[in-house]
Amino acid sequence: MGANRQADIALAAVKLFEQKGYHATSVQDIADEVGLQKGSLYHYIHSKEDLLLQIAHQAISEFNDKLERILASDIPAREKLTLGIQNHITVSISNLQTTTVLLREAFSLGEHQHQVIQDQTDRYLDLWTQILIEGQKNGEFTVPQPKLAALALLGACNWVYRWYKSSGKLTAEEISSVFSDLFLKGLLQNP
Amino acid sequence: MGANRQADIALAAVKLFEQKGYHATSVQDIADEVGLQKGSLYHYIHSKEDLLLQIAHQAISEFNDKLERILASDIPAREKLTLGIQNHITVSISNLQTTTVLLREAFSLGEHQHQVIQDQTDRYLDLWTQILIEGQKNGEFTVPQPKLAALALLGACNWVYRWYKSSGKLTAEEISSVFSDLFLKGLLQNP
Amino acid sequence: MGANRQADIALAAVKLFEQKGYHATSVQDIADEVGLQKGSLYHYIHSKEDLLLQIAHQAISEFNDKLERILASDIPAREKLTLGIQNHITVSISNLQTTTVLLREAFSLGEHQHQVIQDQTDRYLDLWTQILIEGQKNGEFTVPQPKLAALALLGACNWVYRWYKSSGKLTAEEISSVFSDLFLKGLLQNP
Amino acid sequence: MGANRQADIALAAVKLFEQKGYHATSVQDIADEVGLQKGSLYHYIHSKEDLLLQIAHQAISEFNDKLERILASDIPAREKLTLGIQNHITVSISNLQTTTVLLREAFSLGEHQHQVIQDQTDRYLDLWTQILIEGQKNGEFTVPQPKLAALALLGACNWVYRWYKSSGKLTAEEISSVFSDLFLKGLLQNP
DNA sequence: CATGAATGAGAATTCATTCAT
DNA sequence: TATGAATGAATTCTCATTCAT
Repeated sequence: MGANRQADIALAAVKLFEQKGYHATSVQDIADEVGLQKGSLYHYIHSKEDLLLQIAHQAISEFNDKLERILASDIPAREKLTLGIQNHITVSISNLQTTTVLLREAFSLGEHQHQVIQDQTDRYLDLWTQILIEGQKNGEFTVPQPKLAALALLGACNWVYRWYKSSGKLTAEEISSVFSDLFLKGLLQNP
Repeated sequence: MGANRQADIALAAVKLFEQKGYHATSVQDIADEVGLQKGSLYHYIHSKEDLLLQIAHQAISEFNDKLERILASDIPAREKLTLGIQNHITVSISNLQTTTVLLREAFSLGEHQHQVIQDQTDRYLDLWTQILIEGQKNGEFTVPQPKLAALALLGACNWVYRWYKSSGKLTAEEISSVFSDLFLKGLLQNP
Repeated sequence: MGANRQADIALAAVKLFEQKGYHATSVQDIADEVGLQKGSLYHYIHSKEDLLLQIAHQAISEFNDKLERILASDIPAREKLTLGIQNHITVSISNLQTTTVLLREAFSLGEHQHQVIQDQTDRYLDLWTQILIEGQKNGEFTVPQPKLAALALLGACNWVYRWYKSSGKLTAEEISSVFSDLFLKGLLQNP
Repeated sequence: MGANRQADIALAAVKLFEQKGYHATSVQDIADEVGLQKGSLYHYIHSKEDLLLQIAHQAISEFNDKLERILASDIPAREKLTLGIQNHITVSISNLQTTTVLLREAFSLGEHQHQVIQDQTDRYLDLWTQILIEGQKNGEFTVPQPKLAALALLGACNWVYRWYKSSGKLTAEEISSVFSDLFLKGLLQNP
């Protein structure tokens, strides 16, 4: 494709890892996709596993960076939550393949490499928890167990890659709006 | 261990698939765990993939069966939702390894086999959606997009296997209670 | 060849390692020689390196065992030396391929594995040194630096694999006799 | 380092071949050591194998040249032997890496290239044999099989690279002196 | 039922060498 | 002279599965 081989390889890997899974994708597959010999790939990557690590790292970093900025902004917790959900869904959907690889394939990393991603994932949960605690402290939210609530929220959002089909008609905005309403107001008609 | 080889093998496989992942688990590993030779395993299983399929099938079936009974019962939708969440969390946690294999490893199945599980998974989503629609129809719930809400709920619940540690002090009841409250009443103090 | 595959494989490996060297011999070569598929070899060996280790281990063990018995026997040091040389040359020549692999290829082992062989090699030097010290103590020998003399003797004997051709007419006895005379009496006509 | 790239490369190769062995040393390793890119090396060398050949050739040449001069000199055979040993040990120890590569790695050369070194090695043996024959003829030595004795002597001397540690306290003189005495007078107290 | 030998395809990775720039 | 991208062949090792005994 482009002249930037490093990027081409990452793109090819993301595509194949998402389609077939990390284990079912051979280095040969990636080389074929990018139009190189198997051996030539190793000018650009350390190993197949490292390639996965880079992809996962880049993916989780984007989530973390954006949520950090939202957390730091000077707006009500309620708005941080809405923005945070919107951000998560938007990023998930616009980078659907990368997000899928992050959430589905990172487990295939070796113990040490997996921990690198795990640490960043833990950080993401932590940011969400802080938003909820903030809302609790200033009286916006009622949330007796902020970490558990954050896990519920994160679960709902991280599940999106499993069912979202780009061919469908749902936009990130629609999904975010429904999710925000659900988590803010709950299902009950008259609570 | 027991005399029921078929079951022993499934148990060993569940344990190993959960610990190391399906691809990283060799047939030799399973044979070692169960105290048999590699070749002898094939008196009990068709293939490694079939073993995974059986495990996943059994796992999703339990979820479906129990939720179907809850849906059919003669109680308010609100209670169905609470029971459904409680059931899901309880089953997830008491069969944590099996649930993990279902949710994390089923993707490693071949296309055809994977569809078998996918169909049952779709059914589970459908049951949840019906509960929400029921609550909407009888005025208990306000839920403009029941399927989207069901996906949020399911995501939150299916994420549990990713963070629950049996060593932790949280019981299934505590988690279910927090989740139910969250999905019923939302986070806002004064909606 | 025979029905003992383990032994056949070791024999094939010795033959090829001697002919082409350890690095130039591929696992495929060994499989071909023994009439097996590449993958089938791994029922019998842990790794190519382990195969080399086994061969080297067996080789040095024979040298050590026999020299230990000579050292322990109740005969003059002079005779121990003569017998020791005879033993070394005889073993070297009758197992010429194995001895070659031991002395030429063991360096190709990884650090840890190489140390295993090195330890046994050091032991062999130690045994020779003891023989010389014994002769020194009881007045048979004049040997101011026994360890250095042992190294000279060992060098001379360990060099044999480099020049001995089985097609030649020299017997182990002839060589041993010349070597013994040389080390006992020296070259000088009238010392 | 220096401006003489050709020499720098040879030095780097000697160092690495000695440390890791010829096969375990990659062209990349040599390039790294000398501070060049892999491809750039090929402006200075024909091939990795050729590099080894040059090193081995230079090494054996020094042994041959010096021993030839000793053989040609007008001194008793006994003195030629002493000087020859001293020369060999001194050269071995002061060029320990090069000598190690010559004696341990030359076998990795292809058949044709290896023969080039073999021929020079044979010549070296021949020179030693002539010294012994000379001593035999003029009555200085008693040496019924001069070639066999030369092989013993050569073996003892060529073994030095295997055990000499520069950190040790032994000088080339000490070793040479012990070796000369041993080969001239033998071990026996009263022959 | 159980074994374990055998298969054969396929995996990731290394590496000496070439060559256009 | 120096680079570094590219090659393509080779290498060790793994593994699910089969089958004769």
